[in-house]
Amino acid sequence: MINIKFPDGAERSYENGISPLEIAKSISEGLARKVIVTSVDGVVRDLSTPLVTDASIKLHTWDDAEGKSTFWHSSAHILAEAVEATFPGVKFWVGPAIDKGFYYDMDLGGKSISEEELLGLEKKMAELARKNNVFIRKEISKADAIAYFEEKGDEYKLDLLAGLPDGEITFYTQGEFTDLCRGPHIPQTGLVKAIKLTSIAGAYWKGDEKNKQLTRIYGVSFPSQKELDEHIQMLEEAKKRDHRKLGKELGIFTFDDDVGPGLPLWMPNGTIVIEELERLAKETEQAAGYKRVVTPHIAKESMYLTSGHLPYYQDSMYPPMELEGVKYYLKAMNCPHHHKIFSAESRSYKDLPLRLAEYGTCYRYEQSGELFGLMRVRCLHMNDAHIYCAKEDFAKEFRAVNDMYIKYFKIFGIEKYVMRLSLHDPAKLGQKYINEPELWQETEAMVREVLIESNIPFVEVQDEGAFYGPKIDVQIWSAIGREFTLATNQVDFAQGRRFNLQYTNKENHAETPLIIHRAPLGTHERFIGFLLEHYAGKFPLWLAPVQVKVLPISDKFNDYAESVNQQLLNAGIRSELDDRAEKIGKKIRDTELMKVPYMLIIGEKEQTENAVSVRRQGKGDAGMSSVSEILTNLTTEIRDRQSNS
RNA sequence: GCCGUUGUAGCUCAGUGGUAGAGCACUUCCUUGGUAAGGAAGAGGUCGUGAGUUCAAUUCUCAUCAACGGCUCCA
Repeated sequence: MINIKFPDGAERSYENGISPLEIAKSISEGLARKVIVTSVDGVVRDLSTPLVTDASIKLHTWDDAEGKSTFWHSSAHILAEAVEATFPGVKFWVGPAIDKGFYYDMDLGGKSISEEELLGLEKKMAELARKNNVFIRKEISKADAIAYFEEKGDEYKLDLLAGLPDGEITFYTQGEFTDLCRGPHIPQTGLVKAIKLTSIAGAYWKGDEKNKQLTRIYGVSFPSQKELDEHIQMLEEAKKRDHRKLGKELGIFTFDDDVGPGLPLWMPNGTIVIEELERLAKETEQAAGYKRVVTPHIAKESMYLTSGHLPYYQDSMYPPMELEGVKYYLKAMNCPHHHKIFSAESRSYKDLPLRLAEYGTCYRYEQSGELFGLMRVRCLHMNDAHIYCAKEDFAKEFRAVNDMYIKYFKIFGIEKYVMRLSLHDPAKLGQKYINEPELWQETEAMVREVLIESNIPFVEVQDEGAFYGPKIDVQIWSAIGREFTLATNQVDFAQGRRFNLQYTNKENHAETPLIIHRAPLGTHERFIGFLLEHYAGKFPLWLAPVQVKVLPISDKFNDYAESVNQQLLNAGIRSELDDRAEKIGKKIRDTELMKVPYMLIIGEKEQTENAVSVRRQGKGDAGMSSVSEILTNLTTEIRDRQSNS
């Protein structure tokens, strides 16, 4: 007999060799039907794994992350089975579960799959799932595994095998399909009741653009049709929030073929959001002891050679223009210009920390396929600043920057993000990263310590640092689930020396400052793209392009409405009058669709009482209010940058 | 940049080997209506661009540009 411990602390004894599936059955038939996979002492295993020692187990259903990922991974195997049945001779690479489904990478020998064929595969998968084939696990020697795939002529699996130690190799077979796989899997294919193959794409083998491109099929699957329907519904909701759609509907930005890809034109409504964000940044930075500067959009090649950016960055800079034998580049970053301002005057320790801020315009020649609405563009306005400080002040300054982030995020109600400590990769010193192993370790430790001290949750990621130092990135997700860095806070121990930046310390010696690069509001482009999705287009009052719409019920009240509108304008409120000869219902509808926060409706009653009827966007009638009262309320809400309640 | 898909009016989209249509938006007129669409008339497109096939191309073929879904990359 063995003792099995459950997550709730309960313990039961079972016969030696019992499987977790049988345990599930012993608890209830319902559970046995729902259970997908199990954890044994924290390791995810097949339900058929015999248990031969005392263990803690957790039975995972669809509701657990482990359940979902196993379910999707098994779905990927079913996809492969369908593909192999449809396109004999196909070779497979890997087919993992991902966040929202699964994919399988394959080499179809140059054949491309059409939409109809994708639908055909989906049908075939459903058919295979209905067969309810069991996933059979088999341990196999490396030699036998190699022989199997040599026979099949599958160089991809052979490549995979080359990296695996003998004795840990397993095959999984369901129906006619056998795959090299570590597992675990669902017990049988019949659990998969609903399948949607979502898209088909190219993907480089091993993620390296120098390698051959494989065909990747994405899909998602569910234990019931109802859940698939809900999933599709959710995707449609997400599309409504897409900043590209909202940006067009709300007149925020546009693109034009003659201007160029990745070069957004900010329309009047978008420009208001930009200006409000800049106002917030100016106020915040002024209070935090920053000084504002303005720098040109271009500079000579020599500066980027000095900074060291050119070799790392040239591919993503617009090509240089040459004048009288001198090359000029459009700036892709503001740092070197700011460094030149630092070195324009002799600096003493008394001048430090020196914090130079600029909403800097940068141009980056991103690859055409990388462009994505406002989130990835070629012309960007960065909420940039560089802090030059002595090493002993570093922690304090770095922490102050983090505090500024938190302050901003609170204003915008940003909660769904991940702080990522981005480190270097020692293997890439001298290539992707400045070759200063000790400085890397030292600064990485400093940053980590600041994060821990400030109690900020974060994840550490290798090989994501800037070339001149480690950084903290704030990661967010777009409506359609793509990940972006919203803001960044970087340490730079390299450029100070490259630019020969110096200050005189207390002992009258020259010293090189550490530099902090920071952009808590990222760029206008990405930040506003993010905010559009975050608010679903419903900006809080202080950010809303049009804050108030004055809606007279008929022409008879136009004069009074005009005077109300003028009083709002005089108070600095962005108000507009809708004096069209339309019915009030129509005016309200149009204003609701434009997501204007406040509507002031004016008819006979309001005119007589020198009042307005207030309607909040999305919330309906909020009753009458005197003009002076609504003026005070609006002004306060704007001044305090209140969020939507 | 690579793989795949798409490209018709300001927007959302029908449609066809014989030089184009709807709804919304726009203009004018009628309507003066109390919390999400009042009515009528009108204007608006060389069907992304260039070449080819054809008696004839918006429709078929190729190239190119752009957007979209991914890969790579990134604020």
